[in-house]
Amino acid sequence: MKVEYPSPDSLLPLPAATFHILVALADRDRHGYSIMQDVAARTSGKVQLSAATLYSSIRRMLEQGLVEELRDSPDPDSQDQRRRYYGLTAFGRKVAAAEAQRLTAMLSQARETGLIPKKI
Amino acid sequence: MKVEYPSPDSLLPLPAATFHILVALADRDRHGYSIMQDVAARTSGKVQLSAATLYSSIRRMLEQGLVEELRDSPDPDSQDQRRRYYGLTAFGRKVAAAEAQRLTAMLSQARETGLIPKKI
DNA sequence: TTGTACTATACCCGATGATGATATAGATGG
DNA sequence: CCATCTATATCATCATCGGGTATAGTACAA
Repeated sequence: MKVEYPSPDSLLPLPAATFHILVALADRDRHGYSIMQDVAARTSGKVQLSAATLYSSIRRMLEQGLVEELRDSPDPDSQDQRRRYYGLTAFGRKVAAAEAQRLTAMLSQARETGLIPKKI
Repeated sequence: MKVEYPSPDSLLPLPAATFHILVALADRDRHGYSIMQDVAARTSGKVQLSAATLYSSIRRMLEQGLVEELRDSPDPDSQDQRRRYYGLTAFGRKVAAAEAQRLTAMLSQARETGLIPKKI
């Protein structure tokens, strides 16, 4: 069944937590708790998603079609029946690219005005 | 009088509107309406700050010490008594630099995972 | 001098997003 | 069998954001 998606731009700017979750799911599918750990690891502990932020973000992202829940566990060894795995959709990747574009433009303007050093 | 400021990091992530306002004030002091126009121009009309967002953001930024209201108009020619001019504080520049650092790190992680193209 | 279009600041209110606290329960290991 | 970690989930509350609206000074020309 063909589903209509809105323009990726209409979802911008993305909430910060949403972008972090997209990055965490980029290289492989993960369950919720693993996303939380991955974001913390990638940011050297600077970003600690609370459970409330994580699961309310995931719910919204499911509704928006940015991520999807996987039917089969990608890790058959795991005995943990509680885990629910999520993966990026093609639309999710498009939106991430659009948000990256927006952030890049914002940073480049900040550099032009001299607000931040040219080299970071 | 010496005023204590919190660590710039404690204000992160900045609301998107706040960062745009910091950029608009980077090269010169501006009054509210001029900030609105500058942000729209810089973003090719993509970001249109509503009056509500603009003035509630400015109020918060004044309280946080990111911007300050200028006593004297930097434009003595202007006959418009309604205009209120704002300028960046040193602390505002520090916070902008910290936010830029955060955004840059987020983008670099997104590139590492292959979520977005290396070259944007 | 009147009107009307534009500039400028300001606030109310509803929608959305972020987060601390809390709840529930399976997994793990001594 | 008990403590601790893992894992998902919701609630209540606060912050952010923007549409709509109000108010009023400015500019300009009919």
